[in-house]
Amino acid sequence: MTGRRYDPDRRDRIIDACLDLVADVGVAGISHRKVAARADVPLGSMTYHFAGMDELLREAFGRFARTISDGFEQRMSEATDLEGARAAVVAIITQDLFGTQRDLVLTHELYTLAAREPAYRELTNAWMRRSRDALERHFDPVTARLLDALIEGLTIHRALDTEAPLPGSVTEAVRRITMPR
Amino acid sequence: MTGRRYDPDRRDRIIDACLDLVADVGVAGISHRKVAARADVPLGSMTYHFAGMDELLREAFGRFARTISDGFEQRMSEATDLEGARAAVVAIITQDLFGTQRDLVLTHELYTLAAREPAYRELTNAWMRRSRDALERHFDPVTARLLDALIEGLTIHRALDTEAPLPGSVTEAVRRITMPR
DNA sequence: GTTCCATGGGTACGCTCGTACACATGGCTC
DNA sequence: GAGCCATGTGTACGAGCGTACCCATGGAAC
Repeated sequence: MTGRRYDPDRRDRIIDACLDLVADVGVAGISHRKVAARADVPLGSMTYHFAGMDELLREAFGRFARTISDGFEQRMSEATDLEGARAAVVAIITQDLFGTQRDLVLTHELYTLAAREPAYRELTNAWMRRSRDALERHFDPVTARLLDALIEGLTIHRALDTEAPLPGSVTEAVRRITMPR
Repeated sequence: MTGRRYDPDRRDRIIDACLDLVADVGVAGISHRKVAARADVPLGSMTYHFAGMDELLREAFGRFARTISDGFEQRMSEATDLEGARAAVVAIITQDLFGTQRDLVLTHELYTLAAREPAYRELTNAWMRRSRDALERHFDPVTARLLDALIEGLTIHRALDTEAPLPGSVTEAVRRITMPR
């Protein structure tokens, strides 16, 4: 019974450590050794639990995407009327959902992988499908898609833009996109 | 006069090779040796022309961002009236500007770097500023920002979504965002 | 034509990497 | 309680890496 023997959460801790490390140094900067050190497991555990870095990354980003879309779904499901749904979207864009720099960085890392490799695109597709389904509880399909794209774009600009956003512009954007004809 | 001696375009060729390689294998997959091989220069030329991988990447992505925003600016400047400007935006989103998978991949790689490191954020900021300036020749500042974000989001979704886009949805989005009140 | 030096070219060193593999441990089955 | 085997642990190896460094080359300055 020496400390770490029989450690059922080990796989999970490795995945968490991997996400933390990717957030810190990027996919470009990770290695089995660094993840092992951060998760406080021996190097051998890496290849025992995961066939390779790719398998580990896919699981890690799968967990990440699920976490984010869970939050999205919950916020949208709390809205009871059109005005509430609009407010929820504004809140998601301006602060609530991607509250941390970490989440924004991880999102971009995932998109970058998805842009190149179909295996990761499955993750982003599932994420997008869930977002759209949540939006379609309140908006027609075309509006839901456009809102989803708008959220995407405004979130990215909020992350990368150093200039202050024009006040009220997010609310205005949601108003225009969801404006009944 | 042995072949390669005095090769004034060498620096440029290295930068081009770097962009090609990043498009192929990602920032995570590059190395001095691989870039040198693709540019057909000896390994020593890498450290001679660039202080390190970071300097090379910054120059490469600087060139890439400038190329894309040049195209954006030109397309927007060709429009002479509101309808033309709207059509230009639709064209930029649906096919023209990010015509190749290569450009989309490189864009995401740049965003990922920018999300983490301020040096790269300067590049994306300059790019965004130019886009907005071009849009402000035809639209008011708030509309220009929202259009810019919409372009961003729809472009990403076009890149990552495997489901076919709803027909006419891009035109509809631009119409709603630019609709005069 | 001599000198100088920016540029090109090759190589060796020390490091980190992923992976393989041999051995240890201890819960579970019987 | 004996044996099995899933899991944990440590180490060694070969490959690829960035970098430093030395020599070669040949246009420019004078």
